[in-house]
Amino acid sequence: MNAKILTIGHLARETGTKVETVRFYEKSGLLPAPSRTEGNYRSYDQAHLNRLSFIRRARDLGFSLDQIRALLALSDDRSQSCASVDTIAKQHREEVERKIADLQALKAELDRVIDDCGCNIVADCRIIDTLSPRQNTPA
Amino acid sequence: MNAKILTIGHLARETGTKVETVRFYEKSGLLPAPSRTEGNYRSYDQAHLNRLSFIRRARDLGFSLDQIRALLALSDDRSQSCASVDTIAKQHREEVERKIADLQALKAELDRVIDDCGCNIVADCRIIDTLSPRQNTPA
DNA sequence: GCTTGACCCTGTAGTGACTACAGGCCTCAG
DNA sequence: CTGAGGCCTGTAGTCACTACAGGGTCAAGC
Repeated sequence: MNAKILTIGHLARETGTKVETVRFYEKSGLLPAPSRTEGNYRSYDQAHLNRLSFIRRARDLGFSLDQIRALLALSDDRSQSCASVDTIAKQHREEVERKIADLQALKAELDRVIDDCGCNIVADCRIIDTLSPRQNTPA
Repeated sequence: MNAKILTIGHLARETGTKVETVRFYEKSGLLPAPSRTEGNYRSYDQAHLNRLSFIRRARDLGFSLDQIRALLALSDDRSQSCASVDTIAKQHREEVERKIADLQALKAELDRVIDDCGCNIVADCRIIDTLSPRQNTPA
């Protein structure tokens, strides 16, 4: 039961992907085009399932499709140095760290703004005030 | 010096926006269309600068353009109840909190994956292994 | 055998928030 | 008066999908 054949719908369900997204990955060159049945249906095997799982996990970890393309190329040539993989992952971690810092600053700002706002009408609203410059009478 | 007239380039520079983005905001109905000079140049005033600053700050705080549209409508009618403003801000804070949690989990995962990888070739690479399912021989 | 409904096919267009470009006009310093 | 830089419009590209239109295929039930 290794050569089990999968339709696009099965593949999608097993990997938590939408059918359209699977086709999109194929068109984007991330997933190799599978063979077709007589009725022109895509017919996938275990290797496709593995590769799609890889893509989905990497996406869950926030890698871009370009980064995944690179990771896939590297993982296809298993004799290559691992340094490039490490570089991609570390770059990505830095991005994630930056985003976390930004969002924490943002949350602090929102906390401040929301706590301050004990008002009833917009004229007194700290949230609007915080976002506004000196005064706020546009046009 | 209140009625100082600004070109789109000045407006953009003062708010850290690209010229194209200013025009995009106008097309999207966020920034009112300014009057024009004889040569058909957009001619902005302080009110436009204020409104654009508002938009940019709200964007920096991660509000979507739709949310900003709502905030602007509210801030234009300063007699309205502040509750709607508060609701938008609180909704947004929840989203931010969710994003931070997600990213922290993601970073933990990346930390784990990257620390494990003390290898030399891709065949032994933990990063690739983590992303791969059982085996990884696509097509 | 025929119908029904779920599934599959292709191709195109839409999302959000810009960004980039092509092809041309305006302005102003030198 | 010329050239550079800024402005104009309109369209198309980005990312990672998602949605749809308009059709073909397949398996089950009657």
